[in-house]
Amino acid sequence: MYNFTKVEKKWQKYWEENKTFNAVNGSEKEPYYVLVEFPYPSGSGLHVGHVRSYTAQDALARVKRMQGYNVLFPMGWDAFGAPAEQYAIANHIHPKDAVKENIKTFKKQMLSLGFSFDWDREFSTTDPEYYKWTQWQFLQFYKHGMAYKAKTFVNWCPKCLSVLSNEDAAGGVCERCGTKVMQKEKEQWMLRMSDYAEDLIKGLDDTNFADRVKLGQINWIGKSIGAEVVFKIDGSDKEFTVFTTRCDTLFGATYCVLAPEHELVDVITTKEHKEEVENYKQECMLKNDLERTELNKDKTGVFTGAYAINPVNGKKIPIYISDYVLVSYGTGAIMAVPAHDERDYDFAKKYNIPIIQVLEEETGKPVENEFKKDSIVAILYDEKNDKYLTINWHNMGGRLFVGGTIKEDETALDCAIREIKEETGYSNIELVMELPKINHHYYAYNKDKYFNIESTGFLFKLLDDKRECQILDDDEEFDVEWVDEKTINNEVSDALHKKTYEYAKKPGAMVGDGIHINSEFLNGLHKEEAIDKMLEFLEDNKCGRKKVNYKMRDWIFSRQRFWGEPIPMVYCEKCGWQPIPESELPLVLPDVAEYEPTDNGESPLAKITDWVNTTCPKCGGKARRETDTMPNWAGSSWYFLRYMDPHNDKEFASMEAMKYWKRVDWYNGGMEHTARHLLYARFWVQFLYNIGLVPSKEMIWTRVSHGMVLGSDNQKMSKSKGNVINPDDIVSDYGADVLRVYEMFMGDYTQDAPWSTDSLKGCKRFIDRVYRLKNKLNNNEGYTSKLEVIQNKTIKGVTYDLERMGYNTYISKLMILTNAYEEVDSISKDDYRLLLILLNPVAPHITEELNEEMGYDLISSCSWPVSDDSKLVENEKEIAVQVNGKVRGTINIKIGEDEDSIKNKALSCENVKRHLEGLTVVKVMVIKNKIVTIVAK
RNA sequence: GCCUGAGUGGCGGAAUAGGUAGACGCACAGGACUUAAAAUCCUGCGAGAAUUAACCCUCGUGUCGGUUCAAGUCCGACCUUAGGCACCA
Repeated sequence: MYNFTKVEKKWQKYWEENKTFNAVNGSEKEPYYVLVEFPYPSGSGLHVGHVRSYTAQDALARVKRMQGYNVLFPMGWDAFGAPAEQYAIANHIHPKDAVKENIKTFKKQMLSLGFSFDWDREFSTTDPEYYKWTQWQFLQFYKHGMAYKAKTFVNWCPKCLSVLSNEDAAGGVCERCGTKVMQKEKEQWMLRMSDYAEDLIKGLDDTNFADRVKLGQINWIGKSIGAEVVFKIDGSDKEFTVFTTRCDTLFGATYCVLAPEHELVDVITTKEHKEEVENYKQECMLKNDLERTELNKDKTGVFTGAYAINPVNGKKIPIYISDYVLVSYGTGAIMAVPAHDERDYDFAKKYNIPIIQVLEEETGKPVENEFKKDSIVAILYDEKNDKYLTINWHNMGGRLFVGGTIKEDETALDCAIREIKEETGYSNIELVMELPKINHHYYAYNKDKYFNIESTGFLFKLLDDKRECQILDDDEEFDVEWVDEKTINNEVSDALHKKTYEYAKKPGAMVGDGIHINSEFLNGLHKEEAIDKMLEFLEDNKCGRKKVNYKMRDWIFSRQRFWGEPIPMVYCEKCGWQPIPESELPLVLPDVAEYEPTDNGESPLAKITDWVNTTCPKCGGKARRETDTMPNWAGSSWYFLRYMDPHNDKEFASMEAMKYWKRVDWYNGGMEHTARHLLYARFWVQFLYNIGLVPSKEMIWTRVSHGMVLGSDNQKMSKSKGNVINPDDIVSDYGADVLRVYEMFMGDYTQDAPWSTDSLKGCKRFIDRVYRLKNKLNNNEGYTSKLEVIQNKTIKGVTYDLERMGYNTYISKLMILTNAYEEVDSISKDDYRLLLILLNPVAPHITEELNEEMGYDLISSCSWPVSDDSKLVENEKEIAVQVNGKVRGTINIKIGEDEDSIKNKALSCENVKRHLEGLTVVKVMVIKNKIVTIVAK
């Protein structure tokens, strides 16, 4: 066929030498910034997954250039981080050198794939010229009070003497040695990211991120609007505050819980409970976070002996401590409402604490002039046969459980027992449990009245099947039937009975909306109204107020590692923490001989006394440098700004450059980064904006995320599974163009897709077919008229596809165009060139080569075709004819043909006539240019 | 447990606004070319019943219900699966 290796090398060299794809700052053209996450240059080289997202963004960049934009499409390296450090420890190679090697490999691989990066803007986060500005920005955080030191707990492996990330401590054991992970207190640098919680939510309105990306961030920030409520302690002048999102359920609070670490615990615990409380606290301290959260399905806790006073009704309720309440969230204390909170329900059940229902679920639809009454629904279960007792009313109401109205002087339970006996004759039964009350609206056919009932549900167990005579009213005609679960699910349709059954099957808290009961001034209100009213009450009585809480906490910015940006701070005994002068930046990472952390978990930098010991910038006295380094996220939080002005040695980027490029128009990366990385980056930018250093508060416009390339076994690629595909092998066996086309064609770009070498071969065939078309060239000018409709359709379709990341359909449309070219006798050069231009974004080498062979100017400097819509107007169309919803034939119509004529055509269609035999046509509808549908009886 | 996706032939996947489900590709089968193979080209290809054949008919987009003249698409409940988060009061 052709020597793809030679052709690809030729064009790659051409692009490199001519700097074809370099962006120009300040150009007259409209700017367009295409960004793809820069890789971590690992030792294993480029992954076929990288190829997928880089090709996608490359295609976008190439199209935008042809559409006349000044496109910025940069690439660089996110090279600080743990893997390089691990590698250094194992092999005694300086991470700097290992990273340099890896970058070389990565770059070579990227060049071999023909990506149109502007290589003049390349940098690595590990370059001192780059991290100088990362450090400088940290100093701005510090100077604006946004960076502070605080004690936090870290995962600590006592054997490796090392701090572990949550990832490395998964399952509560050290990933490397299997030792149980401990919690160790450590002073760390923090950034006040929680101050930006609200702005980070609001800012999303000024972005075009995919909805699921926005949602992911909103969930991470975890805003909840609630109330703080103050509880006084019985017989003491002490009080504590709880945070709740459900202050409307305050009347249902039957106990309170303090986190074991809560400062009040020691103060309020009574003598009798001291020992128990102390033991429990000790127990909790031993557990790490993971155990306290993950493994704690079964709730534990102890009573302190103290009571709190519920501010709404003055009731005394016990105070417990339990580790299901976290000291770090809210106020570290909660009011517990077991009827309406799952966790509280579990705890109350275990410790036999009363459960008070204050909300009734509402079923049915309320209407005016309803009659009120109280009633029951009783479910009788026969354990032996695993069946439930139902009453089949047939046409008079379908299948129901036993139900009835409570008489005067009768309890709900008595009523249930009586109704079962009267209606079904069973009397030897035992109560299993009473179910939550339900507020139900319905219409009674036999009485022609609307009712609003408060229904109490009961679950009974059948003891033996002894049956007495039923006592029935005259109008009661039904069958008593024992049925299984499946029948109930399919046949019991009444909302009240269905809900009652649900409660019986899954006992637990009712957490949804409903109508308040047992709540004095809230009775009859729904959740939202009740929350407002309760807030009013709390504020009027000075025992609470509205309060917003966020899950998102401050950013822990220290890492006890060597391979990261040194934090530019020194500690002086006299002056405390001091920033180093900006003129001393970059604070260069020194060379060390050993990369292992110290025995007490400090970064290896702590061992370099020459470097650590310094002078205080304020008083000139003895001082020590911070030996922790920054997290990997630091360098990647602003790299997209640096690309706008990568060689600036006066600023991290000039305002002029940033104002020209405005923003990242299109950012692509992995789904796993859409929450954290993007939030850190947005926080960073918002901070810089607030101190006047960047032109806008949000600098990233569209964010999409790509799916993974899985192994052919549908599993993640990994060495151990032996399913890894090396892009180098594919490039040398099939060529970069084929690999690029295949990765775009393999499936929906946002979804994971498995590798298939067979499909890859199919794409090779496609490229070969495109190549062979050159043998069909004729000497005609312009487009072949027979092809014009499909050509314009294709231009329109692929342009649309590329704008919405529909790469797989983009390729398929070009395959269809190629098929059409193959079907005609010969094609013109213009026909051929059109196909080459349209295919160029994904297969740039072969298309550029074939285009050159025909003697045309470079595709990279031509403009993207625009469809001539006038060529798309069809005058005839085949549409379907439906009879009663089923397609029974097709007819040809003229565009704009009048309805009557179309109707006649449809009705005279042979097969349609056959299907209308013996039926009367009720209606014939013509849906313009789409379908004719006939309804007949 | 919660959040977010996804579920369509043997496989990857199409179906822009509810309007002829299965585009495009792979695999497979038959045929042409060839001494032969590869490559290439042609034909077929959701399941089923029936038929010389064509038309045609029934079923069919995870399951069960609903809305509609019409549902892969909208609504409700559920199942399976992938990813994220972990008792967030």
